[in-house]
Amino acid sequence: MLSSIHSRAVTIRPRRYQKLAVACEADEVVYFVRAGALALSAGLPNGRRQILSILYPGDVFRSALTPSPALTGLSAVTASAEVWRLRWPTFEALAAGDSALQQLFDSLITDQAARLAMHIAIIGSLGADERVASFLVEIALRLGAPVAGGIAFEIPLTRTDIADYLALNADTVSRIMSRLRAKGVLAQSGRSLMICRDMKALESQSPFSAALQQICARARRAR
Amino acid sequence: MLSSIHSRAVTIRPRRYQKLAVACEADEVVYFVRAGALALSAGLPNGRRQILSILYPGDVFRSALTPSPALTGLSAVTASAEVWRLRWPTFEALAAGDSALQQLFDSLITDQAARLAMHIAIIGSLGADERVASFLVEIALRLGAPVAGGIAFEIPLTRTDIADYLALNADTVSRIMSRLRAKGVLAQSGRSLMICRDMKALESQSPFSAALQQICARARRAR
DNA sequence: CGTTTTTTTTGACCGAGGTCAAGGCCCCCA
DNA sequence: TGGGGGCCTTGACCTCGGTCAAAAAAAACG
Repeated sequence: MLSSIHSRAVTIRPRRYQKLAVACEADEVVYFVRAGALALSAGLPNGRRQILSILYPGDVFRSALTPSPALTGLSAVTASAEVWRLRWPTFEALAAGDSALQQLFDSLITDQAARLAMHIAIIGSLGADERVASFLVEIALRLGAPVAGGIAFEIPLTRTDIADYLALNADTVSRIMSRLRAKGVLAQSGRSLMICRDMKALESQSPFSAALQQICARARRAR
Repeated sequence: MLSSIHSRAVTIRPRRYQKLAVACEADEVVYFVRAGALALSAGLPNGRRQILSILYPGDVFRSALTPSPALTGLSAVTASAEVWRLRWPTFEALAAGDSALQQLFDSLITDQAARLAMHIAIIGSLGADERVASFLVEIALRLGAPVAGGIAFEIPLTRTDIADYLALNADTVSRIMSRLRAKGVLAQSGRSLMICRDMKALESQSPFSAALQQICARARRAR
C-alpha cells in the first residue's frame, strides 16, 4: 500500500523550519510523514506563534485541517525530515481503488483530530509543570526506547518550540525541566537527548498520561 | 439526504447538561446536531473542566474524535436541543450507497478538525480580552441576526461554560464583558441576549476574526 | 582546537488573570 | 406576584508564569 503511494508522490526532505506548501495550484495537498517531525503552527501579527500539532513518522496531513492558509504553516522541526507529497485528486484516485488505504487514511485523520482535542485539554486545563510532564510523556511514548536505567528519547524540538507547543515561554520550560533534573526524574546529555529515570513519577505529574497512552496505542494499531 | 439519515436515526432531545453516550455496545456512534448546541468537554480529577468544541446545528460528531471516552463527554449546553443518533455501522452502510453523503460527512469532519486547530490557536496565543472577543465573533457569525443598530444573538452558554471553553474563569469573562458593555460595543438584555452595536470594533479585538469567518463560511457551504 | 554563534539556564522583578467573598440581578415556579 | 435559588457582577488580594537581562553551556565552523 505504501509503495503505491510512494510511486505517485513527490519525496521532500525539508531542513529545519523549512515551510511546506499547503496548497498546490488550488489543489488540496496530502503529506505522509516518513521521518523526522513536522509542526503545524499558527502565527500572529505580533510575532507570537502557536504550534497546533506535531506530526511524527506515520502521520498524515491534509490541508483541509488547516483553519486558514494565511495564518497557519507546516514546517519541519527536526534538523532533517522526509515527507511524501501528493495532490488531493491524485490521492483520491488511489484511495478509490483501495478500500484498505481509504480506511487507513480515515483513521489517521480522526486520530489527528483526537490529538488536537487532547492538546486543547492540555493547554486549557493544566498548569505549566503538568503541561511539560504531558509533553515528555507524549515524546517518550512516540520516540522512547528502553535503556539501562530508564527510557531514552531525543526531543526533536528546541525549548522555544516546546514552549510554543505548550503555550508557555522558553524560560519557563527550561526552569521546569531543570527542576525535573534536580528531582532525578530526568537525566540529560547534550541538548536534546534525555533519559527518563522514573517514568512512573513523570506519568503521575500528567493528569492525562492514560489518555496519551490510549491515543498513541491507537496510532500504532492503525499504522 | 437528510431524510434518509433521519429515518434510520434515533432522535434525542437532551436537556441542559444531559450527557450523550459516545459509544453504544462497543460500536462507535455518530450524532447529527439539529437544534441547540452541544459541548465536547474533558473533565479533570480535580474538578476542572475544559470544553474542547462547541457543536452547532448542522455539525456532526463521531466518537473517534474523542481522545478517551473516560475523560471526555458530550452534552447539551442549551436548555434544550435535538440530535439524531446512529450507530457507526448503520451510518457506514448508508454512506456506502450515497457518495454525496460521504463527501458531506468528510467535509464536516475535517471542518471539525480545523475548528479544533483554531481553538488551540485562540487559547494558546491570545490574552483574555482577545479570547472573549473571538468567542463573541464566533457566536455572532453562527447565530447572529442583523437588527436595527447591530447584530443580535443569544449566547447559548452560561458564563462558566464560556470560561471553560476559553480556558479562563467565569469572573474574568464577566469582567471583560462588562468592559465591552461600558465601551458601548455590546448591549445586553437579560442574561443571554446580546446585541453587538459595533461589529468592527469587536472584530478588531480578535486577531483571528478573518480566520473565523473563513471557517464559518466553509461550514455554511458544506451544509 | 579555539572562536563565534546560538541555545539554554538562572535570577530578579512584574503583571495578567485566578481566587475568594459579598452582594445584586434574573428566572422559575408556586 | 413574590419568594427562592442559581447566575452574574464586582472588588481586594495573591499567585503563577511572563519578561528582561546576563551568564553559561552546546553546537557550528573554520
